[in-house]
Amino acid sequence: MSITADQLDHFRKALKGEALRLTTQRRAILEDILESTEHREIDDIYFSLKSRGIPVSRATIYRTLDVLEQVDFVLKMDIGDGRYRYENNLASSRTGAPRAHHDHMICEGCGKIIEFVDHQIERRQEKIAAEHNFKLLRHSHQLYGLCSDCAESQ
Amino acid sequence: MSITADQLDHFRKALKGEALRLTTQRRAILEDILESTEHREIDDIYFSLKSRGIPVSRATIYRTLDVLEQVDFVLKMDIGDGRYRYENNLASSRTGAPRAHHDHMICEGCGKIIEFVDHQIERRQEKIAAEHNFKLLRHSHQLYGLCSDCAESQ
DNA sequence: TTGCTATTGAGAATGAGTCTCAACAAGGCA
DNA sequence: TGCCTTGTTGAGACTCATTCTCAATAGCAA
Repeated sequence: MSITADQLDHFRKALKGEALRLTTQRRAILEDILESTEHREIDDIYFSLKSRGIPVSRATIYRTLDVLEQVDFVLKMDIGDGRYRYENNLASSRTGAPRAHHDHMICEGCGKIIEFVDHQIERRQEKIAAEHNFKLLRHSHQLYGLCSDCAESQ
Repeated sequence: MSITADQLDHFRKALKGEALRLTTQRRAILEDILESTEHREIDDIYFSLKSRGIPVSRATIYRTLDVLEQVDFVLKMDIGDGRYRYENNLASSRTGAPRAHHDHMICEGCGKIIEFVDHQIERRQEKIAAEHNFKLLRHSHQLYGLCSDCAESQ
């Protein structure tokens, strides 16, 4: 399974809008991200590309992920262990629309990351911000603990 | 205003429980934390002690804050900018009981940190975790945006 | 195909936090 | 009070993810 023509076209346009070029590396990094549903770190992507025979450096991966984040193709997340994770943010190759917002549960046993959405929490956040005349721009919300597998094997 | 006898005694006992010694540096760092209601970073504490003529190194501040966190005297928080913040976690010098749990709003204009508590969100978190058979141990929840002052001056 | 200029990669730099180890000091005990 | 054991400190080396530098390379428009 590989990147679709729609996705590539979407990317090309996004790049063009900022006078950026579509390079072999940028295309390969996009493919690698889009082909996965994981929350991946730099070295996952680095070794994946290397094993596919694509010449790339970590510097380029960092730079490209910044670009991909800017154009909403990927989400960059900080789970607090000193390394960022990146995830595919395209819900549909057709429209190129970003996925619905979600937050994460992180298993401290096995590292598994589980996504969750809760509209009630989202609404409360907005209410709290409004009560403090705080202009809410974004938020970070993570639940840490043990997933069912890891909790059992304790 | 300085540390109370109660607080010092509480600290001495906590240290003794782990066969740790009460040193000039540890006492000074505790005082510095307890005298402030701020969310402070290492260098705030480092320069504060230096200006009070107390000989201390950053290594000692890191080590002492780890100890203070272990015994629940301080909270260590990660606001995602690469530097930890530390805050006084003692609600009362008398009982030594930790403060009530709270989360934070962070102004990206001036850096101000505003605390908030929301029981509804706390309950929802527990419910979400339970629905996934996830054993919730802790969480991290931050709202980023602009405080009333900064939102105005835009 | 050429030329302009964005991009890449290797490796140096950064910076918060941790580690090492010799010198020092807390505090229990005589 | 002085001694002795052992925990603690400080200077600076180290770690490690990420960013920066700059010369070589490669999009891409004409």
